[in-house]
Amino acid sequence: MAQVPPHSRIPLDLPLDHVGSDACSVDNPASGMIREILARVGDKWSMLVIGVLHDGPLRFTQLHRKVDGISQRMLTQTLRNLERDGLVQRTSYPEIPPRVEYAATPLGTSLSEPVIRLALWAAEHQGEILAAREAFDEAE
Amino acid sequence: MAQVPPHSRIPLDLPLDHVGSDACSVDNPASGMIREILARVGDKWSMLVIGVLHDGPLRFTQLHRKVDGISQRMLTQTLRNLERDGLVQRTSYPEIPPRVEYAATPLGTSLSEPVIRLALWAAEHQGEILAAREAFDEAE
DNA sequence: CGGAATCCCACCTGATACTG
DNA sequence: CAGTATCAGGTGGGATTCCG
Repeated sequence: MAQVPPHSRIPLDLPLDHVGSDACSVDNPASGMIREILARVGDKWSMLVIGVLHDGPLRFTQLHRKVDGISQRMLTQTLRNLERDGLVQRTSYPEIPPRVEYAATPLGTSLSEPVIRLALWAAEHQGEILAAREAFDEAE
Repeated sequence: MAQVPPHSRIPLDLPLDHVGSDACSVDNPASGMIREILARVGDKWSMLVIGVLHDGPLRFTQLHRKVDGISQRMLTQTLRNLERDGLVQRTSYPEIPPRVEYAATPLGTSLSEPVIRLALWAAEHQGEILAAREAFDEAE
């Protein structure tokens, strides 16, 4: 299931030094950027919303159902942040009853790919993580 | 980068179902797992630690200096979590004065790659995000 | 239907002090 | 050096209620 998607054109010889060394070290101001992005993307819900919106626009209530466990408050807040960052576009139709659609922007869609990488990594290594966790918990 | 039409209903050859909740079972093991991974990866310090450890093992105080702004408490806690998940290996040398080394495991190193993709995405689109943010803030 | 406003608390986090 | 212990403040996020 971990096959590389056909339209993925990310070179696999990615330089891994970009986080740890001079190109982008933690002493470097660039790390602030990383931290900020991870904060945005890594919050409890943003990535899941981006994920479900990749398939197409959804209404508020549809999103509420699709993203399991999210509260109304958090969904609203998350959508606001994503909209603010240009990752999601909100379109309101002045009808009765009111209808509001949320769609991923091209920018938001482009974010899906790295997010999916992470998801794949998680899927691939979840067994190892769980095993390590059990071993650790049992050893103490 | 891979251009994807914003609202295309093209079937995803990427297993995006692991991100949302719909394609998973009711209990959503995959979604919960993703969420958990994102929680680990997205917390304030884990990735920075993984990042600096990518270059090689470091001692506690070295880490403390390299990861700017982290408190002793959070460094300890972060390292414990990473160790528990098998991402970091802790080695204690019974010497005087005591010496403890932290090294990224192969699993931890493999995590760097998707994270770096995220960082690269951030670097690439940071300008767009900031512009969108300014436009949004100004419009309200 | 799609929110906004309010209440409230668990937990995250930093600061400080102490220990083997 | 490499932590642990304790306290205190801020905040993330759920539950509930109300509104256009």
